[in-house]
Amino acid sequence: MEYKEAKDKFINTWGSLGSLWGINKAMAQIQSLLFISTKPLSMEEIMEELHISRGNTSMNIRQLIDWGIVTKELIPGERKEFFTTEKDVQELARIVAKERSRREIKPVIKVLEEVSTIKDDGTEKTRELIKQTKALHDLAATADSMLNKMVNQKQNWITKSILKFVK
Amino acid sequence: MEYKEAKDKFINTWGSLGSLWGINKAMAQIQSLLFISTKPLSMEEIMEELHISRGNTSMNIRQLIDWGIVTKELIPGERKEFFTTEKDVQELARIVAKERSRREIKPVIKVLEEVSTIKDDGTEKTRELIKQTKALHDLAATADSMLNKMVNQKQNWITKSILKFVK
DNA sequence: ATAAATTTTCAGTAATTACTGAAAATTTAG
DNA sequence: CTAAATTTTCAGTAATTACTGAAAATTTAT
Repeated sequence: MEYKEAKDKFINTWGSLGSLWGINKAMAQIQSLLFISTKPLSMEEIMEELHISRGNTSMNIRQLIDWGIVTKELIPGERKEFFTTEKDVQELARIVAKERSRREIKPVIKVLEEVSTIKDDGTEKTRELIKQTKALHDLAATADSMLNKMVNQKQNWITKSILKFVK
Repeated sequence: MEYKEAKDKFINTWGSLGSLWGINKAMAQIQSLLFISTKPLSMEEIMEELHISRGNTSMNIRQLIDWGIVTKELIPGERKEFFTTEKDVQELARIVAKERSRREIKPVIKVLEEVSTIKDDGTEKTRELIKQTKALHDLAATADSMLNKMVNQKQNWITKSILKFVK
């Protein structure tokens, strides 16, 4: 497999995985492109490379900046803006986990909390609702907390002792 | 908050979280409904409760069965089919993690493997592609393996020592 | 076997989400 | 300042995804 093919394959596959980390395709592809680029890229270069419109590029870059994954790079003597992405996978994972937690998981946990603390009127169905949402709440809260803690261990959290620990 | 309101809130919130575990809204809502039901439900009951069509209900139940989250329940003397979902959150988490891994993460890891092992032609861009996809591959592979292992610890993996361990 | 009950399928439609492209806004250079 | 370069916005459109409803298929009872 040659460079070009490998590159396209990477961008497409990683891009399609966007759903897994909760962002859209174009966004994921722009990030992918920057991730394997050896230098900052301009909007022009990005739209050409991915065959997407100027508007689309602009909107998605902004979102990536909101996420804290991409940053503007000022290049002396250049009028255009250039962009780079966080290159360290660990740090990337940290940011993504944190954002998803904040945007999606935390709000759900809050609702589970609310629902699981309604007044027990003694009926079977209310009891079941309380019991099950409480169980989900505990699972979600603990998983969320774990995820954040793991991903915050700046030093190669993943390669070291945890794996050993979970057997 | 009364039972009805709490129930609807739960079904909607949990349903909208479907995207997070990679299934669509109707599917997530059906599962939610079964999850807090005190008895198996028929297709009829599900479609009425959620205001969705017969076809939609049928298709999504099938998918839930494919995922291994919902099972048909035969009720003596009843002609209709009834359905239940796995009620244990731990087990539910195990199934979901395993399925997502199989359907989405594993295939991506495979591509990352392929891309990161192309021949190094010595150019800077090829080197960068190899370096970065290798890093992603390692991250994804390790995270996937961890997730599966954690979730496979049948005994309350989450509430016990891991949290303590990760500080 | 026949027929009623029930489920599945799927073509058509609706709803949602993503994308384009050009006009408007902003920035930069002279 | 003016004008060129660049970016942003957003109404309109395209693409994707989800849903309906009725016909076809299947199951069950007699």
